[in-house]
Amino acid sequence: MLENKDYFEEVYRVVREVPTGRVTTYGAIARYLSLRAGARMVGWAMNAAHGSDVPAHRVVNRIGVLSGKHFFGGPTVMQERLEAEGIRVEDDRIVEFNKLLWDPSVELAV
DNA sequence: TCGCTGACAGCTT
DNA sequence: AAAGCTGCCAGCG
Repeated sequence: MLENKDYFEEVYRVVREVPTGRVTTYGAIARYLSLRAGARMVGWAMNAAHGSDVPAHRVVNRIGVLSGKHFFGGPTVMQERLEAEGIRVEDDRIVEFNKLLWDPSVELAV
């Protein structure tokens, strides 16, 4: 039930709802928000989230890879943050990502 | 002013 | 089953 380009606010809302120690994917958010723009715009919204209270480090691609780690001001900043929350990261990939995955369409149960 | 790329994901061949 | 192409919005070249 989205209005218009304010979708980025919805993205922030969802990302903030992500519990500590959990991670989500761009596709999960895009699907939950019914973003026809696909996951790309979600990532773009994260770009705008740079500096906001949005824990973008908890958002990764569908394979659990820290695709946007390079955008955190450092190549290991994202990993450091994830590890600080108890999330194990190995080779830029989230360990047991499938288990740590927090899907809004599932957790929020619509 | 026109075209390409980009924090991705899903469909088609 | 695996690999490649397209879609979407917006910022840059």
